Parts: sequence; C-alpha cells; structure tokens
Amino acid sequence: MGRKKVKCELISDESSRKTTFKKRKAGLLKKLQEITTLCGVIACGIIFSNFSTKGRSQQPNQQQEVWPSVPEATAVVEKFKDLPEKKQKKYMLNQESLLSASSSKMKEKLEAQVEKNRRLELDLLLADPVAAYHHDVLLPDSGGSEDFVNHAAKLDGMREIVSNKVDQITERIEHIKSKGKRMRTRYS
Amino acid sequence: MGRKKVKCELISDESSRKTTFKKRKAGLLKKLQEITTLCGVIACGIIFSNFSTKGRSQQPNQQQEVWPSVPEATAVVEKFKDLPEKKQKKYMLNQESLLSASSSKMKEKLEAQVEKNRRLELDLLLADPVAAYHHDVLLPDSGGSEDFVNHAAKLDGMREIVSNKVDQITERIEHIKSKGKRMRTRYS
DNA sequence: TAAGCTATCCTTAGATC
DNA sequence: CGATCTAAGGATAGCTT
Repeated sequence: MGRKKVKCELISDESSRKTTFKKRKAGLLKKLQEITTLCGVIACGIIFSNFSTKGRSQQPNQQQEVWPSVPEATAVVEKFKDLPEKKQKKYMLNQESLLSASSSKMKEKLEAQVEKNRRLELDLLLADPVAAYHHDVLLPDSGGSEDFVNHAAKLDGMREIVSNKVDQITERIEHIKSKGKRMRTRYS
Repeated sequence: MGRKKVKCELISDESSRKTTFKKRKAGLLKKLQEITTLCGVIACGIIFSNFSTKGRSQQPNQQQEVWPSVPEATAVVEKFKDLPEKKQKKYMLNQESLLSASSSKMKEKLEAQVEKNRRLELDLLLADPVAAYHHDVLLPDSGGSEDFVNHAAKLDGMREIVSNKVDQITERIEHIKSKGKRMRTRYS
C-alpha cells in the first residue's frame, strides 16, 4: 500500500520499521474491532514489540499491545486455552484405555512427555531470535559496524545450529512416520 | 470497503455475515502475518465464531481460528498471561481509545520498562536456544502406533516453527550485514 | 455453497512540517 | 519524534458463476 509496494520481508531501516509498525498496528486493531462488530464474533489480538520508547534507552523494553481490553482478551485467551486442553484430555483418555493394560508408569511417562512438549513450545518462542536481535542490538546502542559484524557472526552460528537441528528433526520425523505406518494406518 | 460502505454494526443477513466473516478473517490473518514479517514482532490472533460448518447443522458449533500455529499462539498467550496485571493495564489498548483515534490521536504513552526477569530468562535460553529441544527429542519411542502418530505430528509442528525461525534468522543476518556495511538497502 | 470478479472504499508508504 | 497529507496499492461488498 501507500506510495510504493513493499517487499514482504523485514523492513531494514529501523525508523521506518517502527513507523510502519505503529500504523499497521492501528489498522490491525481497527480490523479486529470491525470483524467483531460486523460479524458478531469474539476475538482478541496480542502483539509484542521491542521498539525502544526512549531515544537512548539501553534497556530493551518489551511491550504488549492487546485488543480489546485486557480483561476481555484474557477471557478469550482462557477460552482458547480451554479447547485445546479438552481435546488433549480426550486424547489422554484414549491413551489411558490404550495403555490400560500397561503399567501406570507408562501413563505417567506419557503425561510428562506432553507437558514437556508444551514447555518446549513455549521455550522456543521465548528464545525467539527476533527477540534476540532486539535484545542484543539495542544494548550497544549505536555501535559501529564492528558490532553488527559480530552480531551477524553470532546469528550465523546460531542459524547453523538450528538449521542442523531442523534436518535432524526432519530425519526423525521420517523415521517415526515410516515406523508408524508399518504398525498402523496413515496420518497426514 | 467494496461496492458499498457498510454500517459499523452487526450484519443482519446471516448469509452475507458469514461471507464477510470469511473474507475479513482472511484479511486479518494476512495482516497479522505481514506486521510480523515486516516489523519483526511477535503476535497472535484468536477468533471464535459460531457459524455452522455443515449445511444443515443445527448445533451451534463453536470454532476457533488461530494465527499463527496453535503452539505458537499458545506461547504468545502464555507470555501475555505472565505479565503482571498492572503492566497489562498500562499497555492496554481499549476500544475507547481505538474509536476516538479515528478522529485525532491514538497515541499510547508507553513508558520504558525493564523486564529483568524475562530478560534473564531470554539470556539463558539464548545461550543454547536448542538445548530444550535436544533434551526432548530423545525420549519418545515405545508405546503403540498412536504414540508415533502423535509424536510425529508434534515434531512436524515443531519443525515448522524451527524452520520459520531459521528463515527469520537468515533474514536478520542479511539485514545486519548490510547495515554493517553502512549500506541501507532499499526495499521495493 | 463456494469461488471469481471489480467497482469502491480503505489502508498505508513516503514526504512534510 | 509525532501529527498530517496524499498518492497508490490493498481489501472487500455485492454480484455473478
């Protein structure tokens, strides 16, 4: 939109990135308001940003934008959390009946696994490299190109690690899938 | 928008209300995706609707639309819930400010804030962003085929998340590197 | 019922102050 | 910075298939 088309990628210039963020955030929240009113649905939106509010702030400050009011958003969030949990409980029941013949320790193990996965998912987000970028680059303030190079190097290393991890995961998935297929039917 | 302006109130005709909902939902999620990519922020959206999915469904079935993936949205939600209530209120954008914003100012004074605990947590995780995963991937196996199916599905979701992170990191690196060269790349 | 089509209205990138 | 303005690209209401 606007005077020029923009590529769908991170806006490099921080100033315009922040400006764009503010504008788009406003537009987004307005659209949330509209779909809620026009269609009679319940919705909420949560945005976390790390834009510094003060020029020389050395502290990365995490901010959240929420729509609609926090109480309402919280209610929606609770609702959202309820559904998946119920589904999960349902699944757990199936698992129990499936493993009923087995030791209760297996059940515990399964539950622990589910919990671990949940924790892991959260951790992955908290360790978001995007956050890391803000976190890191904002500190040295207007560092020279040296800082950027170092930082880039760090991220490079991180990417390599994560990239390898992706390959490992993919491999494991294939393994598990083939194993699962042999034992059972298929799944998408 | 479209051929005619619509009043900002519930659309009376259920059919067109549903159509509008589908269209606007798509637009909304797209905008979420865009602000995330363009501005490097973390966001999620949750929508509950009651539109019947099947032609002659009589039971009102509540459905949820989530962006991005459920695991990621869950993580954002967790993060949101973690913040103390006071802070939530402080950074809240409510409907009133949104409405009055159309005429003049929708500025939200957001003080700089130090999330020391969160920062520490981030630092720890950043030290080894994939440690948690590593720890987790090893355990599964055993159990029936359902386990494989379930596990594979989870890993699939996880891979998607991690894969996206890789892309983000790559993007960051390019951005930082170009910045380091003092060459502000233009985006067209 | 869903999928395309555009005329229109809306959002917003870039420029100014 | 933040508030405005404006040109352009985007989203979509009402129709058509």
